[in-house]
Amino acid sequence: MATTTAAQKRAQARAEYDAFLAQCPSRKLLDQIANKWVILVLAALRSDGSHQFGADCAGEPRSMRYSELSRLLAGVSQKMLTQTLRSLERDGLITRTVVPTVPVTVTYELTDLGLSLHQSIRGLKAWAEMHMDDVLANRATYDNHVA
Amino acid sequence: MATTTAAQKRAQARAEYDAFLAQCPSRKLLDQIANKWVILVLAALRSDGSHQFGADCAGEPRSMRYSELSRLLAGVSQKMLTQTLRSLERDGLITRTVVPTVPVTVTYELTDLGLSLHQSIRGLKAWAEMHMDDVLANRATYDNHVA
DNA sequence: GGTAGTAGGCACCTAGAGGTGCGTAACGCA
DNA sequence: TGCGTTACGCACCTCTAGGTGCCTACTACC
Repeated sequence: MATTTAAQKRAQARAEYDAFLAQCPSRKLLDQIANKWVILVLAALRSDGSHQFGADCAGEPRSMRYSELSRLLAGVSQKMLTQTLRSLERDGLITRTVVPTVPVTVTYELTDLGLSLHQSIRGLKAWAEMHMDDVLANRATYDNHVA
Repeated sequence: MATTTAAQKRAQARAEYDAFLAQCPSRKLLDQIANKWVILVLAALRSDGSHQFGADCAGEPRSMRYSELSRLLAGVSQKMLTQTLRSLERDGLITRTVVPTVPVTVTYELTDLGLSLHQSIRGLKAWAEMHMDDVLANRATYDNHVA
């Protein structure tokens, strides 16, 4: 049939939209920071070593060793830490430095780019700390109303 | 043995850290906006109907119908659109209004809370548009160097 | 000699996000 | 009479992010 059905047109539009999304810079960034550990690593590298995710404001950028990060982000598996660090290094957000001591020592450090990203993310963090209580309250009343 | 091994201590720390993460407001927010369609819906409800994800700056908040959203976000499945809208409604970020016309009409609209969140997110978007080229360049040279 | 640390690589496995497809009930349109 | 629309619900299926466990060499401590 020469007449394109509505369904066909929709499929077409969907394909185009997916392609658009795939090369959208905002989407790419989002995919990256949505990874469970990227933000934690960023925050850790910027922190003073405190365990609090929320306490990353005071310290200045700091270089950290692999094992140090592993202890600080106590929940991370070795695999995921390595993977996350590699990914961040690839994107130029952190630098990796190998020091050939007796047991090799590797330190990671935020680049300026990584630092600026972290600044932007802190905007979101601020929103979360200000409004998340409201959100949770809404969620509770909604659930109550339904149940 | 009464002596807790290092491995046990690590497991303990991991459990605590996971518990901490689970109730961290920033993390909760992140989990929400990491969902593939939430930000798109937010942007759509704020936009003037343009197809460009990046062109959501001009318009003012606007109410939209289910089918309208479905067409605008051409890639979304009906299931995911419904799910996303429910989730946003639950969190008080959008409102759902049912108009009992002949085929029921449902409109969605941003709340002030949703609007403020979108503002914060636009900070990230700005970063992406400014720096994503650098990131991609870094990525390319990194891949080149390795391969 | 047994246990711990340093910085990972490799392979397997699971849980959950997200996609596909089908059905609804009432109506319009050709 | 048969397809299209409106706004979903439900069941099944896939794909992959992330977790777990086991391996490396070399060293240091007890």
